[in-house]
Amino acid sequence: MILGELEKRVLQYLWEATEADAKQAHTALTKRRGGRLNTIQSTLDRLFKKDLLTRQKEGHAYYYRAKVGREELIAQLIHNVTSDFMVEGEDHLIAAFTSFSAGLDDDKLSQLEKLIQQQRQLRSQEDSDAH
Amino acid sequence: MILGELEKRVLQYLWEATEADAKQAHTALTKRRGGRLNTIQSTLDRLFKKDLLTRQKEGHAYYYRAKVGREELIAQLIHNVTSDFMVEGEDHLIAAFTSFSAGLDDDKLSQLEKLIQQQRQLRSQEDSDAH
DNA sequence: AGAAAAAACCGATTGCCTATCGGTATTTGT
DNA sequence: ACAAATACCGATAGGCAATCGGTTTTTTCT
Repeated sequence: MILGELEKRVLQYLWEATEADAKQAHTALTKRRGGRLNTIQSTLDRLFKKDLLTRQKEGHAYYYRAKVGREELIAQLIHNVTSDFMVEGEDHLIAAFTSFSAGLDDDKLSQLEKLIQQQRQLRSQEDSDAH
Repeated sequence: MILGELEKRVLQYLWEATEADAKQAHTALTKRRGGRLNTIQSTLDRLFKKDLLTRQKEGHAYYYRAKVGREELIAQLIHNVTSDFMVEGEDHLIAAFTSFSAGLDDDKLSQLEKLIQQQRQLRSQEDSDAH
C-alpha cells in the first residue's frame, strides 16, 4: 500500500488530534498549503477505505480516528516493502536487523539489547497479571 | 523510491545471476509471463537510472549487475518508508523493533540477541585486523 | 566495405494511484 | 420547509511502471 504525501500528513495529524472531522483537519492542515476542504475529505475517505481510519457520525459530520497507531503502521509498511524479498521462513525484523546492523554503533546495539530485555520483562509481568 | 513488480523480479534475478544482459534476463524471466525483450530492456534501464544496477559493455551488449545487495536494498526501502514517521533523533531500526516487538516470540528475541553479539564480535575482530 | 543481425534508444500508450476541485445530492438543525 | 453544512460523484492533472513499435546505432559476418 502506498501512502501519498497528504495522506501521511492527515494520518499524523490524527495521531495528535485523536479525533477530527474533515473541517477540523482542513483547518489544521491548511495553514499555508491552501487547498479545499474537499481535498481533505477525499483524503480522509481514501484513508478510510484503506482501513487506516475509522469514522463515526457524531452530530452532523463524520469523525475520523486513526485505526492504526504509529508503531503499527510502521510495522505494516516495513512488512509490505520487505515481504517481496523475504525467503521462506525468514523473519522481517531479523532481516531488517541484518540489513541495518553494519550501520549501528555500539550505543545502538546496547539500546536494542535493553529493549529486548524490557520486552521480556513486560511479558513476564503480563503473564503474572493474567495468572 | 518505488519498485514495480517487474523491477523487483529483475533485481532478484540479478542477485542470482550476478551478471546478465537484456537477452539473458528476458529469457530467464519470461518463461511463462511472456512479454517482449524490449520490456526487459526498459526495466533494466529504469533500474540503472535509479542507481540500483551498474552496466558495462562486454562484447556486443550491456551487462548489468546489481549495485545494491539484498540487505542493502531492504535497509534502503525500510529507511524510505519509515523516514516520514521518524521524530528527530530517532533511529529507524529502533523504531522498527518497537513496532515489531509485540509480535516477536521468545525465540526471535533470543535470536536477535545472538545477532547483536555476533555483530559486536565481528567488530572487535575488524578492529584488531586493522591493528 | 557492405549487408544483415543485434542492441540501444526514442516515444507513445495504457493502467494505476494521489491530489485536487466543481457540482449535486443528502442530511441536519432551526 | 429552508438554509447551511456535509457527503458523494465524477472529472482532470500529474507521476510512475509496464509494454511495445519503430528508428538509429553498433556489431558481426562474409
